[in-house]
Amino acid sequence: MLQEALLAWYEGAKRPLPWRGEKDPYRILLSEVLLQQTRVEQAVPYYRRFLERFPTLKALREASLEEVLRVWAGVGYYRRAEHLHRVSQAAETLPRSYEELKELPGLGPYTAAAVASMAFGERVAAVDGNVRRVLARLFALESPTPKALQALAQALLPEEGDPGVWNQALMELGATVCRPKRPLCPACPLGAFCQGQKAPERYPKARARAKREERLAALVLWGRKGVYLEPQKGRFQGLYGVPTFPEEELGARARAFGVEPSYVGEVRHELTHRRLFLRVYAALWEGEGVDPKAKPLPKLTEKVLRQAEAFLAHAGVVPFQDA
DNA sequence: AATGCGGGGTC
DNA sequence: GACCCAGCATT
Repeated sequence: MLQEALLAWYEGAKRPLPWRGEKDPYRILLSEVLLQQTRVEQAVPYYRRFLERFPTLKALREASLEEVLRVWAGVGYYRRAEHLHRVSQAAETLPRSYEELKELPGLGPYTAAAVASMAFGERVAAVDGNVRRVLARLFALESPTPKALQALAQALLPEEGDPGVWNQALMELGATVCRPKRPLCPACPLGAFCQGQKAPERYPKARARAKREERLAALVLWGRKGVYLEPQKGRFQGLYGVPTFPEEELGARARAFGVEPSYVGEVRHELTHRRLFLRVYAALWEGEGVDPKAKPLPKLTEKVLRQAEAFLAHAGVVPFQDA
């Protein structure tokens, strides 16, 4: 039986993770949101830090969004933090059913199913990228639709036993054995059932994606107590950063701040669908500014600030941190 | 169905 | 470089 083979394998092969066997719905929710498009190894330290600072839904509710983002800073997809914060403020406790969970901000079909099955024992299949790949190979499907995958996964879900454990077992198989590249088919507990084993890398077919270039300028205003930071809109929403804009606007921006900036270098930064290319300018500034360490910053802004700081140090300017 | 949204590991 | 990760919201 396929189900028994997978579960037996899982018991012996599962990686020890901080949220294994967790029953607290809040902690399960946090782990699942952190794991959205994020590798397990990358999520673990943030999971620990987050719980240290916000151990309960109540603690999260009583915090400001900015405090939450300060802990989230660095892991990416910052709307997840905002959604989580909104969830904490929406109700005293989390709803217990898949259908209700799916209505919460930041919870889609996968996360709602994961929480419903792991925290509340609901028999609903959680289909993430791992499960998608496992099922595509198991049934030799090149382009399965989300609907078809959900139906397949639901049909496979055992009628007895812990549905949360089952969902995790399927994902664990995808993460460690049925990997995107070089799957370990000889070690797979489902080998006897798999129709895609002859050419596993054909399933599912990869989707093409474009990566566009974006050229911008960044202006670092170096004040007495820190730098000028503004809340970011759109990209990096909720975090802070130095002003960035198309390079043609540099003159106008500099005039508006009453400074004459120097070019201090360039910064490249890659996002999933964008290649950012920033020319960085810096100037000493009459304003006070704020200490960047006190604000949640995207990695891009950290790079820009390092570039400016290196230039200014070379020019003999004492960084405000040491003032 | 397609696109935007981070950051990082891997080959 | 390209790919992709325990996805979601928006259009």
